[in-house]
Amino acid sequence: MTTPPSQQAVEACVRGDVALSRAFAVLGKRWSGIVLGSLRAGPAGFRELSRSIVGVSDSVLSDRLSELAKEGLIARTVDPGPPVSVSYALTAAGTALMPALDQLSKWAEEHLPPDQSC
Amino acid sequence: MTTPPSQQAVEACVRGDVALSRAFAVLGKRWSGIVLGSLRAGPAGFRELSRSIVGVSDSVLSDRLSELAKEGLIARTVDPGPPVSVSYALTAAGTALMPALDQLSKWAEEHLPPDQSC
DNA sequence: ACTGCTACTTTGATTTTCCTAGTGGATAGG
DNA sequence: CCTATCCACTAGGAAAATCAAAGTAGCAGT
Repeated sequence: MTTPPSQQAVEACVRGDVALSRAFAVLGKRWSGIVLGSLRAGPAGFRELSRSIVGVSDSVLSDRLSELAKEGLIARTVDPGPPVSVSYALTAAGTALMPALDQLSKWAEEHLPPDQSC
Repeated sequence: MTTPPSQQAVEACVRGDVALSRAFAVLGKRWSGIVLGSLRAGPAGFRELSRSIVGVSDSVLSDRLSELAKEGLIARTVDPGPPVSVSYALTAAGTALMPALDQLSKWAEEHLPPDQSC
């Protein structure tokens, strides 16, 4: 094989639902969905996100942010104040995902485990 | 350490949306969403799932199936024919997730990358 | 000068996910 | 009977993702 497509990326054609696979190629990564959800409340800086999303490490947050930006779901804006400040915000595509996230969230409340970590 | 809570499981309290974190504690794992989506078409056996979900390995499929069963999203039914046949189906909680999956799928079609793996 | 802030990147360990191969039972063909 | 194939998994070990902690670099306050 000339160029092994990296089985990670190939989520591929599932019976009945190709689009869903593509959705999960993005949302199936560990923190992506939660990052997007956090951004729903409005734009935020790196440190702010890192603090509000409790269990994530800086390195992974950084990765996710880059990926989501590359996918066009969030936008990275730099304001060189001088006190350089970076802010991340949802793009149109990112915002379009919010209804689905709402539904997910509603489902979790109704059908998910009796869990008391918070 | 007596019982390390396994940082994986602790997705924790995010600003504005705890429920979403719980949803992604399930759906954020690599194949969970797609497995559930495949089951939407109706009950299926292990081999059938393994074939229809293209990139997944038996061992991971087995893991996901067990996890989803433990979470109560799918049910495992064994029919000892003699030709023992196992079938997995969505439970009520699992079925309740379908609308959200539909929305996700619709979103992916409209807003996701120009991708031509299929 | 020194401490603290934001925004990341680097390092090396830990965990998860992956691929390959194998088990045991059953049905099918020769 | 013997081999061959299918089903439903499990086992082993390697590869990738994630983790926590520390480091880099610019700027602000004391």
